[in-house]
Amino acid sequence: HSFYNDAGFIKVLFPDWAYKPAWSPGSRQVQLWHFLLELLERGEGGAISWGGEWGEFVIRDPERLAKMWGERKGKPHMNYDKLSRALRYYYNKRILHKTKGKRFTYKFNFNKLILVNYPSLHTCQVCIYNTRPKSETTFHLCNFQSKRL
DNA sequence: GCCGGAAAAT
DNA sequence: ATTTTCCGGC
Repeated sequence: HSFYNDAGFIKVLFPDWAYKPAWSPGSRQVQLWHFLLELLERGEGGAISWGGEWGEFVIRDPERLAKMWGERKGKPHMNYDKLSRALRYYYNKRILHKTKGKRFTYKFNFNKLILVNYPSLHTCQVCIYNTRPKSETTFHLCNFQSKRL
Protein backbone atom coordinates (compact mmCIF):
# COMPACT_ATOMS: atom_id res chain seq x y z
CA HIS A 1 0.00 0.00 0.00
CA SER A 2 1.65 3.19 -1.15
CA PHE A 3 0.98 6.84 -0.51
CA TYR A 4 2.34 7.70 -3.91
CA ASN A 5 0.30 8.23 -6.99
CA ASP A 6 1.53 7.32 -10.44
CA ALA A 7 3.66 10.42 -10.70
CA GLY A 8 5.29 9.87 -7.34
CA PHE A 9 3.42 12.68 -5.65
CA ILE A 10 1.44 12.87 -2.49
CA LYS A 11 -1.08 15.50 -1.67
CA VAL A 12 -0.85 17.26 1.64
CA LEU A 13 -3.94 18.53 3.34
CA PHE A 14 -4.04 21.01 6.16
CA PRO A 15 -7.04 22.05 8.18
CA ASP A 16 -8.42 25.24 6.73
CA TRP A 17 -8.39 26.83 10.18
CA ALA A 18 -4.63 26.61 10.10
CA TYR A 19 -4.64 29.45 7.59
CA LYS A 20 -7.11 31.75 9.26
CA PRO A 21 -5.76 34.64 11.30
CA ALA A 22 -5.74 34.01 15.02
CA TRP A 23 -8.54 36.53 15.61
CA SER A 24 -10.78 34.89 13.04
CA PRO A 25 -13.78 33.03 14.48
CA GLY A 26 -13.30 29.30 14.52
CA SER A 27 -9.61 29.55 13.91
CA ARG A 28 -7.05 27.69 15.90
CA GLN A 29 -3.32 28.08 16.17
CA VAL A 30 -1.33 26.25 13.57
CA GLN A 31 0.51 23.29 14.99
CA LEU A 32 4.20 22.66 14.62
CA TRP A 33 3.88 19.62 12.41
CA HIS A 34 1.54 21.55 10.10
CA PHE A 35 4.16 24.22 9.84
CA LEU A 36 6.95 21.75 9.13
CA LEU A 37 4.96 20.00 6.42
CA GLU A 38 4.08 23.34 4.93
CA LEU A 39 7.74 24.30 4.59
CA LEU A 40 8.69 20.87 3.29
CA GLU A 41 5.82 21.03 0.86
CA ARG A 42 6.97 24.30 -0.59
CA GLY A 43 10.67 23.47 -0.52
CA GLU A 44 10.98 26.60 1.52
CA GLY A 45 14.33 28.37 1.55
CA GLY A 46 16.46 25.46 2.67
CA ALA A 47 15.94 25.75 6.41
CA ILE A 48 14.35 22.31 6.20
CA SER A 49 14.19 19.67 3.49
CA TRP A 50 13.15 16.08 2.94
CA GLY A 51 15.71 13.44 3.76
CA GLY A 52 16.52 10.11 2.19
CA GLU A 53 13.78 7.95 3.58
CA TRP A 54 10.03 8.17 3.35
CA GLY A 55 8.89 10.94 5.69
CA GLU A 56 12.38 11.77 6.85
CA PHE A 57 13.46 15.37 6.97
CA VAL A 58 16.60 17.28 7.85
CA ILE A 59 16.73 20.64 9.53
CA ARG A 60 19.46 22.41 7.59
CA ASP A 61 19.33 25.66 9.51
CA PRO A 62 17.93 25.00 12.99
CA GLU A 63 18.02 28.55 14.28
CA ARG A 64 16.46 29.98 11.15
CA LEU A 65 13.70 27.41 11.29
CA ALA A 66 13.11 28.32 14.92
CA LYS A 67 12.97 31.97 13.98
CA MET A 68 10.38 31.27 11.29
CA TRP A 69 8.33 29.19 13.70
CA GLY A 70 8.58 31.92 16.31
CA GLU A 71 7.35 34.49 13.83
CA ARG A 72 4.39 32.33 12.91
CA LYS A 73 3.43 31.84 16.54
CA GLY A 74 4.35 35.30 17.76
CA LYS A 75 7.15 33.96 19.94
CA PRO A 76 10.16 36.18 19.25
CA HIS A 77 12.42 34.23 21.60
CA MET A 78 11.90 30.86 19.95
CA ASN A 79 15.07 28.89 19.35
CA TYR A 80 16.05 25.39 18.27
CA ASP A 81 16.39 24.17 21.85
CA LYS A 82 12.73 24.94 22.49
CA LEU A 83 11.50 23.91 19.06
CA SER A 84 13.24 20.57 19.39
CA ARG A 85 11.56 20.03 22.77
CA ALA A 86 8.23 20.43 21.01
CA LEU A 87 9.38 17.88 18.44
CA ARG A 88 10.27 15.45 21.22
CA TYR A 89 6.76 15.72 22.59
CA TYR A 90 5.68 14.25 19.24
CA TYR A 91 7.53 11.01 19.95
CA ASN A 92 4.94 9.69 22.38
CA LYS A 93 2.17 10.86 20.11
CA ARG A 94 3.81 8.91 17.33
CA ILE A 95 3.72 11.85 14.98
CA LEU A 96 7.50 11.88 14.73
CA HIS A 97 10.51 9.93 15.75
CA LYS A 98 14.20 10.68 15.72
CA THR A 99 16.55 9.28 13.13
CA LYS A 100 19.27 8.30 15.54
CA GLY A 101 22.81 9.16 14.62
CA LYS A 102 21.76 11.69 12.00
CA ARG A 103 22.10 15.26 13.13
CA PHE A 104 18.94 17.40 12.98
CA THR A 105 17.12 14.54 11.30
CA TYR A 106 13.61 13.42 12.21
CA LYS A 107 11.01 11.29 10.52
CA PHE A 108 7.26 11.62 10.18
CA ASN A 109 5.21 8.57 11.06
CA PHE A 110 2.98 8.92 8.05
CA ASN A 111 1.42 5.57 8.82
CA LYS A 112 -0.01 7.15 11.95
CA LEU A 113 -0.47 10.62 10.58
CA ILE A 114 -2.18 9.82 7.33
CA LEU A 115 -5.01 7.51 8.18
CA VAL A 116 -7.39 8.00 5.33
CA ASN A 117 -7.25 8.52 1.64
CA TYR A 118 -10.11 10.55 0.28
CA PRO A 119 -11.59 9.19 -1.80
CA SER A 120 -8.54 7.42 -3.13
CA LEU A 121 -4.95 8.43 -3.04
CA HIS A 122 -4.27 6.93 -6.39
CA THR A 123 -7.03 8.77 -8.12
CA CYS A 124 -7.27 12.00 -6.16
CA GLN A 125 -3.90 12.31 -4.47
CA VAL A 126 -5.53 13.30 -1.26
CA CYS A 127 -4.28 12.52 2.21
CA ILE A 128 -5.83 13.62 5.44
CA TYR A 129 -3.71 14.40 8.41
CA ASN A 130 -5.17 13.15 11.60
CA THR A 131 -3.51 12.48 14.93
CA ARG A 132 -6.48 11.03 16.74
CA PRO A 133 -7.58 7.41 16.86
CA LYS A 134 -9.73 6.33 13.97
CA SER A 135 -12.67 5.79 16.30
CA GLU A 136 -12.88 9.48 17.04
CA THR A 137 -11.69 10.74 13.73
CA THR A 138 -12.75 14.11 12.49
CA PHE A 139 -11.51 14.96 9.07
CA HIS A 140 -10.33 18.36 8.10
CA LEU A 141 -10.82 18.65 4.40
CA CYS A 142 -9.17 21.42 2.49
CA ASN A 143 -7.09 21.81 -0.61
CA PHE A 144 -3.36 21.93 -0.85
CA GLN A 145 -0.44 21.25 -3.11
CA SER A 146 1.34 18.06 -3.88
CA LYS A 147 4.92 17.18 -3.15
CA ARG A 148 7.33 14.84 -4.79
CA LEU A 149 9.23 12.68 -2.32
C1' DG B 1 22.93 17.67 20.20
C1' DC B 2 19.60 15.05 22.24
C1' DC B 3 16.66 13.50 26.05
C1' DG B 4 12.67 13.99 28.98
C1' DG B 5 10.81 16.03 33.72
C1' DA B 6 8.56 19.90 35.54
C1' DA B 7 5.97 23.91 35.38
C1' DA B 8 4.04 27.80 32.97
C1' DA B 9 1.66 29.73 29.05
C1' DT B 10 -2.06 29.88 25.80
C1' DA C 1 -4.27 19.83 24.86
C1' DT C 2 -0.17 21.76 22.61
C1' DT C 3 3.41 23.97 23.07
C1' DT C 4 6.90 27.31 25.55
C1' DT C 5 10.24 27.88 28.94
C1' DC C 6 13.87 26.13 31.68
C1' DC C 7 17.15 22.88 32.75
C1' DG C 8 20.00 18.75 34.73
C1' DG C 9 21.83 14.79 32.70
C1' DC C 10 24.03 12.04 29.09
